[in-house]
Amino acid sequence: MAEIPKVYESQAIETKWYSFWEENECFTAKPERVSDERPAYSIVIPPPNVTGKLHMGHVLNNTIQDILARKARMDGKEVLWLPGTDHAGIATQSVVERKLRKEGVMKHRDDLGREKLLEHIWEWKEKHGGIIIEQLKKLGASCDWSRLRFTMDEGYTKCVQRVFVDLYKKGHIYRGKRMVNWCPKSLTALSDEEVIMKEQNSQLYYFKVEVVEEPGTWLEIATTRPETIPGDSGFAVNPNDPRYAHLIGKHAVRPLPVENQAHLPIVADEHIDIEFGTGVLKVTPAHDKADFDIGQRHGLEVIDILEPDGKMNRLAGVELAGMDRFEARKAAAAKLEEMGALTKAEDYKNKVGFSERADVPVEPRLSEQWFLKYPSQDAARACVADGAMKFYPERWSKTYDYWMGGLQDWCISRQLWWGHRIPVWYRGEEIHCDLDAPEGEGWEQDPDVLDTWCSSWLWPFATMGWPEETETLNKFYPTTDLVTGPDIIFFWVARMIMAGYEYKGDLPFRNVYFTGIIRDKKGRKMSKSLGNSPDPLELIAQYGADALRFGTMRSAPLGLDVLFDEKDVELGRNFCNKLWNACRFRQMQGGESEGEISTEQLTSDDKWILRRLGQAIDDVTTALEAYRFSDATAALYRFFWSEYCDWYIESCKATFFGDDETCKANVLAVVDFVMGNTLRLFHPFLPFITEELWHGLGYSGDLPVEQGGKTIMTANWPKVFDASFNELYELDDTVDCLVAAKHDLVTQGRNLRAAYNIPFNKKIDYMFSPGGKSDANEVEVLKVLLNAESVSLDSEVPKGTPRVGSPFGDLYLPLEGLIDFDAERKRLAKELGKTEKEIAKVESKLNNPSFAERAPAEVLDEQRQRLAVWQAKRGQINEAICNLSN
RNA sequence: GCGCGCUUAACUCAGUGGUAGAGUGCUACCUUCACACGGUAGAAGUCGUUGGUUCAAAUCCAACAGUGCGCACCA
Repeated sequence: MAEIPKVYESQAIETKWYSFWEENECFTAKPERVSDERPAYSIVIPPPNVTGKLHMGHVLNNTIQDILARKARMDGKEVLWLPGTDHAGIATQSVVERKLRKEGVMKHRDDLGREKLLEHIWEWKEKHGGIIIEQLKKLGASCDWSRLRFTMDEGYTKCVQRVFVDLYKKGHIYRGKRMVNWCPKSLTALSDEEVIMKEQNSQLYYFKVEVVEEPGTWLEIATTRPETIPGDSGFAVNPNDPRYAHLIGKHAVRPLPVENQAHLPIVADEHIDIEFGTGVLKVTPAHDKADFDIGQRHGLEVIDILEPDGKMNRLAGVELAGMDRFEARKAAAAKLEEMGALTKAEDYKNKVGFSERADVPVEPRLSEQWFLKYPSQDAARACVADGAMKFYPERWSKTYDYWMGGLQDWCISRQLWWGHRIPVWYRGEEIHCDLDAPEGEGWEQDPDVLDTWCSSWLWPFATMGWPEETETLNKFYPTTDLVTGPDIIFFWVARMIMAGYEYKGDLPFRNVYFTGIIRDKKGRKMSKSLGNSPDPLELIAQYGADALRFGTMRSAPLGLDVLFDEKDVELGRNFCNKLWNACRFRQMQGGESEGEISTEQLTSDDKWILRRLGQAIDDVTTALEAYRFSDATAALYRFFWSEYCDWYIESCKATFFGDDETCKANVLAVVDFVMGNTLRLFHPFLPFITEELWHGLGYSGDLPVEQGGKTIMTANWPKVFDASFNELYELDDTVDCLVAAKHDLVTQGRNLRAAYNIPFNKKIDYMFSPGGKSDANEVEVLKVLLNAESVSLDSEVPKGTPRVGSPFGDLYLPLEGLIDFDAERKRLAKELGKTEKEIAKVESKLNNPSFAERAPAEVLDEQRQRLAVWQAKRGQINEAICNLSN
């Protein structure tokens, strides 16, 4: 391997290895390889919108999936990570329509017509649809690209139609005239889930109407929508409201439109809240869901006063007709005031439903649409409740259950062109629902398309070749994990579960991991308008994909939103650089290590780092099994930086800078063993740099292909050390204690140096008196760790020499007759204070009789030991103080 | 209104009953032969508030406060 440069340069390395992986088909899933020994692992990507560009949410989501997939490969599983994109009905059609309007190609979609517009959208899709896929590759995503799917692929479209026809024939799909959420901007119906309730600062208008049968008696009514008065067809009060009981059955005069002041019935309905406003409701069946229901109950007329685009029609009266609904609201209020009917108007906060995509208030509107009564509800609800499917974090299962318990029929038709056309044909009164157009003349296909989610809910099996019984389906369905955001738990997750049961008779995935939502560091949602959404590709270019992945994972704990800060990516970059340089250091110590690790040659530090490695393997493996990615990165960070680099490499220098070649070779063997394992532990998180180093350090060289000989991707995931391994290398907790004591002593020794303001680069002499047996190597290690000129063992220690101690031994800092007695006294006094405090704490506990009586023996023991340790320390400090004064 | 979260160092978060932790940031010192994208040391916390259970509470329970999200809504 060529000499490794000082700073890790990510770009060239990332490109190189990604092509290598693709060329060698490292991501390709082969169902025929699945066996008892080689179980299947599968995951389907939440298909990003085909219009999409990579954002931080994708980074979070796909990094997690990639980690899971890469880890599964290293576990020896046959992995399918199935990628694809979503046609995203409204979103895509509006993007392309906007572009066409901007280019002057059309003003309105009708200018082009269905066929031409679809041609434009397809053209646009072919041109831009691959962008996000290329971006995912930059991130390192190990999807099986040979299986890339699109929700409007020919085969996929067939699946969607087949399901429609099937559900229609089973009676789950029906057509009806219902109140739906209508988007006046997109000019289409929406599902309830596509409506976002937003709080608005509105006005509550109070106006009065005269009772026909009792002239001079007036009813006062509160409304936020005076413009809908022309659409009123009744007034409603609560039957138990004594104020109005005598008026029920009578009539009142509708004030607008002025040319048509109809007499409307006053009806009694339980729905009316006596407390709200005046207790009288104006009933507008055409423009409010609740009012529609009231109207139905009392046989009230439905008067539609709005055009589809939200403008008032002629039924609204001459004065309002043609106005936009918001303009009309003001005009209607002004008219009421002019008539003297407006009694007051007050500021009022209410919640209004907005169209998710177009971000305008939706209109409840009576219209003929297709609806779906969800199939397989019970099985879908039960599988989460009984634990067959697991949600991470678990609490989302409650949200899911709640929603599943109150399912409303799903409005699935959309008045759009981009999407799956509804497979229904009409001829007069005849209706034909099937995959193909019926024979004969005069049939017209339903003009509407299906809600986008009508195709995505089939994703887990439609992407695998359903309805054919493909090898892929047999081996990879149900999928193992799904990784997605909790914001689409109803839109997508719940519906996939129902579809899975209905069409595969089984759940679509076993585990669902819900990511947090990515926010900026101030906790705000990322959005284009705030400009707080960084471009992941720029971050990759600047810091590297591994850095972005690591930084994101490190700050994304399970169950919490992610506060993204570019600092995290910088930290990831620094971490990669540290890893790079640790390997560079290894390389500088000479060629490949030969032979096995020799037990006799192992130093305490060697054993210690092996113990720590064992712990790290355990920690990372456990964290990944529990989908705790931030814990896994934290464990890796701690092990590699704080333990391996800060302590082990430093202590190795005692050997590397010495001249015992046998020792050196053995330490190199340990280093290679540890690094080989470390790189593998890192690989799912940092795929690029680990692959480069795996080859650079020659670890791939002597391994069979299936164990990492060709790529670290197929190297075995490190196993937690078993008993025979621990026995062979004499790994047990005595070594932990010994080295912990050593490190403690070193830290105290460095502290002494700092306390006496001796710069770290100045080599000084320490004296050491071992606490137990100690060999030359240990002393040499102390010397390196303390950056000492010498560590002498047998010198006479002058009186008052600053001293620190741990079970490893005592360490003195001789100051060549220049002992600053005052400074040392001060330092010792401070130490003594701390110690006294601890002793007091433990003593008070132990002196409490109920504690002594009731606490378990091991807790008592522990406390007694603590006391003893602190008391010993106090003794030493006191002795030192004594020495100073003599 | 109902439900679900969160509240621990300046910041972001770990911490399921027994010694308050990490990373970042901060302060001081250091270009020492892997790394200044680095090293060493240090300072820094009434664990939201109040009560309760317990020998012992950041941890369990209750109430409250603040904050975020979801669902349902009163026009």
